[in-house]
Amino acid sequence: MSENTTPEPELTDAEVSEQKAVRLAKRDRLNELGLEAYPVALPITDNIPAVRARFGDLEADATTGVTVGLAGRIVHLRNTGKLCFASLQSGDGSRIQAMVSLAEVGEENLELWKDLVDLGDHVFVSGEVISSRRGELSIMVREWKMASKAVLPLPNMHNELNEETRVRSRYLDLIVREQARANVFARAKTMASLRSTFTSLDFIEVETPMLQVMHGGASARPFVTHSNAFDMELFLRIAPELYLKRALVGGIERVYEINRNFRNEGADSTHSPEFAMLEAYEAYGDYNSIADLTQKLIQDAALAVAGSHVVTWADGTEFDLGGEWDRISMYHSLSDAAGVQITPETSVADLQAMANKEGVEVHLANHGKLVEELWEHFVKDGLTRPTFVMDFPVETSPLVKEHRSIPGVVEKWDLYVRGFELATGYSELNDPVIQRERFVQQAALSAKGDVEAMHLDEDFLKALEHAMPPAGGMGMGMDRLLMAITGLGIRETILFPLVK
RNA sequence: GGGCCUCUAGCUCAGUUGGUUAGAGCAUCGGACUUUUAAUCCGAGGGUCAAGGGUUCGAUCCCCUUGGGGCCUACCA
Repeated sequence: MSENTTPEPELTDAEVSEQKAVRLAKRDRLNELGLEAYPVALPITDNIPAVRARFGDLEADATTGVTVGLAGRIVHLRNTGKLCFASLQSGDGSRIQAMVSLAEVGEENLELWKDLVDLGDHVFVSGEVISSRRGELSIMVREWKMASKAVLPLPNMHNELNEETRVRSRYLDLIVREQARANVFARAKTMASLRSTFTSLDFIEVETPMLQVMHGGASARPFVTHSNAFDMELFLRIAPELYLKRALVGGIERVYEINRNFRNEGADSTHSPEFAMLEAYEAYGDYNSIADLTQKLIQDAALAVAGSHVVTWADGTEFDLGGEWDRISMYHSLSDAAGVQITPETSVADLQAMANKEGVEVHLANHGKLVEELWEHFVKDGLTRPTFVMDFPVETSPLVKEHRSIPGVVEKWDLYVRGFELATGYSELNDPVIQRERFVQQAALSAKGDVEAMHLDEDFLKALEHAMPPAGGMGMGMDRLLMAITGLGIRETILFPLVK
């Protein structure tokens, strides 16, 4: 530390809460007595879930003759005169009771336990595995050591933390709320399941740049940063798409990436500025084959997390992700719901009139944006089952191949689950000449003030000019996938969401 | 971005139509207790009522500004 650094202001008693001061004093006392407050190693022989699994069905008031040494965080303390009880919790939420009795540990050790051990501490105990008179699986402690002293108190275990504290201090949330731990495991299981499904189908996982010279692959506002080494503006990626397509050109024919995207846009219950995204591309596939793949990925993940295609959401509703999912046409479903025939030939004026009548506002309206907004207005909320909405207008989809038989439409689907867009899939555009035209059209939108329009990416076009195989491609929000399987809000699916 | 609501003890929350000393449960401190399960019983301490400014004899309460959070709304996954 340098001489002219402003010294840390010393905390006076008034600035440390009473509870923290008391615990700091206990920490000091442990060290003074030569009982380390933060020992480097402990003679651990077992863990709580393993002991529970082995002795969980012990009768009340039984002994085993088996001695174990294990550690856990104290989540309840019941000190009586000569026999103290503590509930130790392990990382998976399982608990075991420790009993500290005068007869077993002696007067001095019992007093030290009562004086120095607080709720929230990690402690090590060793002793015989027994069952209390009430039948609680317990360790009759012969020896105990502090494993790590908590100098701040645990929040009380009997009220839920408010949402702000949960998100800001997720570690506390994880300690006191079973569901918070379950969410972490659900996410990990989902990720493992996706990778396992991909591996079984010979897909290769790659990592592509997050810092990009030119952002592309989606319509969104980027975060901008600066490289000192190159003295240039760089963008945090909004999508990996254009790099994964370069991989396709290079012959990596079944490729996927699971990683973070960054979009400088609104944050709410279904949007976070950084979010995990899966993108997958399959050479010689199309939007139908990639829809099959998407359905399988999600159904496998549901099976891994919930043990069934029927998942139960946080609010108790059951939702069936099983079976073959509906595939409906955007134009047909819109026409049916609106009671008017709407086709790729319907004029902007007619669509605009309908939007005005319905009170649907469309920014920088063109045929495609109007159709999509009207579709959301008329059809979206009526979808109760997982549904692929197929065949989008060409204007809003600059990276998609034109439909094989319907003019004015592209081979794109959006997958709707639980009222939100969970994934999107394409028959990928691989004609470099048409791709260049689409970029030029986007550039024109950009010039008109559409901040989300894509930019012309010469380097990507050059890759396409070397011929990308025909391919189906798909993108899916990982946080949303968790939301679809668990029914949680996005801030619950992300372990540490961005907070100000 | 716009609108509405909110911030009180370590945690979760009451409350004050503006008036002496701001409350509860858990937690903490002292005492009792060898089978507790949010242990129980007796006693005690703990607050810049988000921050700053204003109105007032007097503000935690009313007004303004700033900050944090939530809900609705618009845009994006």
